[in-house]
Amino acid sequence: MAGKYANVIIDIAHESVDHSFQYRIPARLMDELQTGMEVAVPFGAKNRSRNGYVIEITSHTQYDKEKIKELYSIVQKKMAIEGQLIQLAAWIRDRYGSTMIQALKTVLPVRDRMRQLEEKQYVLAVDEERAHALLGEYRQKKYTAKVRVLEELIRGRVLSSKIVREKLKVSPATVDALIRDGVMYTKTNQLYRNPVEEAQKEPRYHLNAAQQAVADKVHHVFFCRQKKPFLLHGVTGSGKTEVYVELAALAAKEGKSSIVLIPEIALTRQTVLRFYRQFGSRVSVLHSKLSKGERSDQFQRAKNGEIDVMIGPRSALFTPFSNLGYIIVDEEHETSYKSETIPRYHAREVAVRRAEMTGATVLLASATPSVDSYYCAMQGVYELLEMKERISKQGLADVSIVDMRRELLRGNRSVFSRVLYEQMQERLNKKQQIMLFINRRGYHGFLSCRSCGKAVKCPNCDVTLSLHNDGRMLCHYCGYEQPRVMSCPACGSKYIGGFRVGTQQVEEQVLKWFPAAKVLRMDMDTTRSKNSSEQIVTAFRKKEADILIGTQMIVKGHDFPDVTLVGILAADMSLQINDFRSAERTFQLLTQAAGRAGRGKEKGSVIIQTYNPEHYSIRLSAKQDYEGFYKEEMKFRSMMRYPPAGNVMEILVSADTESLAVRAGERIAAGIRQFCGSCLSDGGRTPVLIGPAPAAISKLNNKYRRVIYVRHETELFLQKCRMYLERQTADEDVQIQYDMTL
DNA sequence: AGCACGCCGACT
DNA sequence: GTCGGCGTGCTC
Repeated sequence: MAGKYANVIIDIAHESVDHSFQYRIPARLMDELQTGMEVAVPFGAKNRSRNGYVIEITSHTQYDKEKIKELYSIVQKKMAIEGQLIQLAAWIRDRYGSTMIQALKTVLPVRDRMRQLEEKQYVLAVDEERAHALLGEYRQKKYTAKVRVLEELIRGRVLSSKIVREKLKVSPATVDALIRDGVMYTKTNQLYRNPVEEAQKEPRYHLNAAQQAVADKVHHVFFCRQKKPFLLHGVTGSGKTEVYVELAALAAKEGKSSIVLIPEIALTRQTVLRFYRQFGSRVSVLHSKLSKGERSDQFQRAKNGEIDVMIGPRSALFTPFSNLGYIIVDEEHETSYKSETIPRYHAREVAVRRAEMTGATVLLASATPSVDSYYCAMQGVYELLEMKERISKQGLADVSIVDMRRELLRGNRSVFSRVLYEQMQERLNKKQQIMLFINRRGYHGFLSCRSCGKAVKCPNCDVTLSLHNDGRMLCHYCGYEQPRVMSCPACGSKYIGGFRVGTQQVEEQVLKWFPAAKVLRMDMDTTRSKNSSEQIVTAFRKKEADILIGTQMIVKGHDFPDVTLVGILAADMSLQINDFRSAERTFQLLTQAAGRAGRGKEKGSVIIQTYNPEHYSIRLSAKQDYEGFYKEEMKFRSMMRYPPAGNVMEILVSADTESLAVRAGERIAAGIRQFCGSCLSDGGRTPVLIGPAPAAISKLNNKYRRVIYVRHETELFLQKCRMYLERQTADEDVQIQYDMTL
């Protein structure tokens, strides 16, 4: 079983990751050698010894066996940080299905732009007179490359090596010659750019009893090698960020660094400032607006031990800290922690894995934990911690549910219910602020009844049927299909249709009904340019507007003390997505949105408008009853064997023609049945195969797409099944993507 | 990064 | 022809 060949990348710092070299493993090192270790190998014509990292150990090779050399030795048995990250990449490859290269590219920082920063500059080493004399000489001898360099050098005295390489197209050979001739010398200077501006350091914030209790409990196990991840369930406004700051500070005191993961949309200046006040320049932030070079600067600083805390979205998980203390995942239920590109890893799982490998402590935290994490806590895999009180002692807002079906019966066809209209009027009179939240998740392509609130569902799968342009209604889980209905199958009403409410329409309505109100709108259209979302948020906080209208993005992390009314329009929209997590998403969104109200001195109120007032996710979010919701939701998940009660693997097949995709789908389904047949004897637990069926987006970029779902009790089964299929299916005309974490 | 190889102009 | 600068591509 043990492989005979080691794939090695030579010098990660300079080499691009997709080029690895194979070496034969000498018998004496066979048992010792592991993925991630640093090795010395013969390289190049003269077999000069070079160091590299083993990224993979295999038993076969495509390369000419005659030309494969034997590796010299293991340089370091103890894993350097690169080694740890390579091991993590190997785990990601096995867990989620991708090539080692793809996994490595997500784990190792890209270095190309980094180079030019720490790269050499060339400085003119002779006086002007001599330089001109040399220039004449070179011109005469037609040393064209040297002439180009010298001309530039005379003009500016210094020249970056990037310009020499890329603009002047001069090879290293010429550069060496110029240096040898004493015309110029090299200078290397490293510049780091710190993306966080200087802020005033402030004395440590004092934690309240609940916060202190959580911090103590977590930090108590800090030095234990094996420990459970913690799940912190803390209501909105309970002050979780202060706990993170405290923990990171405690870790720093022990010389350990921490990673704080934050969903991109919640990465606001306020959050960063709280860390900045504690850690000053020893904190760093990654965000989407950083260039590749700036990113890798920050990783370099982390590696050099210059920072204690790295804050950022899921990619911050791969910060090369060699002395990791905490990995904190804020808003752990957020969907942005799931990567949408291969490898489709989930940051929550990778965080737990990296912590296991390095002895770090994981803290997952949310006001509305994911059902998956809460399930782990209930099973005793995670340790549950709670903070049930808001810091302000204000108490949670009053939440009322408005049944929009009754509004319709009474002839109110506007987007506002009468209660919401009245309350808005009242707050405007009192000069208090209002937020209107439009739930736009999954507004597309389903039919729902405006009389009874029911959406048209699949009889087999309990998910909403998607409406296609050709008038068919399809289930993307099992392939069930029926023609479009013209009246509601549940109550017979003709008021049935696709539902669309946009922020723009709401803005128009607000201006129509409240012409005096100052309104800000925050959605994809108004936040396209840089910093515009920050500007809108700041303007609203400064009370430059009375009403803020927006989608998901207004509910995350922002703290507006003067908001006393939150209106949630079309609360059930996200219930209708054809996804088994739709109830969970709805509960989370509503609870988070409701949490925005009454964070200042005044008690807040929240109005939820819905066509499904009796649905448990809406009813229980109004009561802010997480445990109640969890119990209801787990009943559904257990019954349907959806995660976390079971495991699902999604296989997406895409090809240029429909018939190609269909055939590939059938081939894979056959492969799965074959695999299942071969291991049915081992436990008796039967896997379930669903599909192949057209994917939710059945044609994308001119590729036809089909999906297959495989369900089984254990993750391991699905992983083995995937590996079996990966070996079976090698077809260049068909792309196959696996998703292990639905 | 460092070496080999092949191309091309200058000079003998 | 030959020499040396110059650019390119490869290293398991």
